[in-house]
Amino acid sequence: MRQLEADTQCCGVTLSQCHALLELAESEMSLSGLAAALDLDPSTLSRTVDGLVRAGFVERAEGATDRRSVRLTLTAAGRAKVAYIDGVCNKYYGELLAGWGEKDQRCVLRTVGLLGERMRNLRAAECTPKTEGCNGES
Amino acid sequence: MRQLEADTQCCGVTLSQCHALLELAESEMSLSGLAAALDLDPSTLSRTVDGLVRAGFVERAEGATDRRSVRLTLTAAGRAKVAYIDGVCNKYYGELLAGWGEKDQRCVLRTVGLLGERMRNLRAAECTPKTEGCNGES
DNA sequence: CGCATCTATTGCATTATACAATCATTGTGT
DNA sequence: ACACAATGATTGTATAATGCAATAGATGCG
Repeated sequence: MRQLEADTQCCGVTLSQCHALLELAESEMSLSGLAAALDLDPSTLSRTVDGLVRAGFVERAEGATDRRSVRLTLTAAGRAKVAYIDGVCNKYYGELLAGWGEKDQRCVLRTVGLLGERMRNLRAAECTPKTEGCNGES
Repeated sequence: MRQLEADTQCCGVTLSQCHALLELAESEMSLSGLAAALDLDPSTLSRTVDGLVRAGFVERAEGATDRRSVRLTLTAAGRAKVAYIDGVCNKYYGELLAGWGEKDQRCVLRTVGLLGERMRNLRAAECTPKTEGCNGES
């Protein structure tokens, strides 16, 4: 984790904050929407957002229709930060794939896509039974 | 993370404890050895091990030659737990790969191997310059 | 023998996280 | 329209993971 810290905290945001930023870059959301997107408890996200607001990357705006909800928007600094993070990540992915044959690269990309989809499916399938418990204890 | 929790904590160990158990299953180690293997601070590991000892999965024994070091060993319960975790993981990996053509499976396995190696290399390369800083701030 | 070094632990601080309680708002039913 | 249920956000509280600093005990070298 020390490396990840160097990669993320050195950019001024923690990894969790980074996830939230990247998600917000896709589209504005309410706090609970963001929580759902990241599969986190709203309370957790509320505090994560606190940090992003303090850092000047995100603003809390009043929901247009529903005054209970908070509309989270990226500031200019937030958008710049996202662009920077994207750049760092793309650079890293590039280095990861550099120097391999085109066939291997295709293999990797295909694998990542397939695995991602399958994992999401398995996860969705196994989450439905609320608390079926895996009590195969020793 | 809730799913991971369900997979790990439901087995009676946290994810971090799980990592330590799996590493110890490979070979007995001193605390600092384990810390190095997991790339964690010894103090962090000391506390993680506290939990495992409390749970009865690990024992702290006096180092044979050097009385400063602690020899960490799995108890019978610890070995059983590792076997159980291995089973759960293998089952999951099996489900992940199930239903794909043999060619795709080979592609996945190959990718995982290649990516793992490359990531280790990149990490090793980038860690050497102690604090060269990535100050591409916005 | 004495001091530098190493191992482990403990103290302290921070982050991530969930659940429960609370507050304000919205929606519903009679 | 008013009371009550439902919803969205926040705050309180607790736990886990983590690192750095300080400390205590043990080794080893000169």
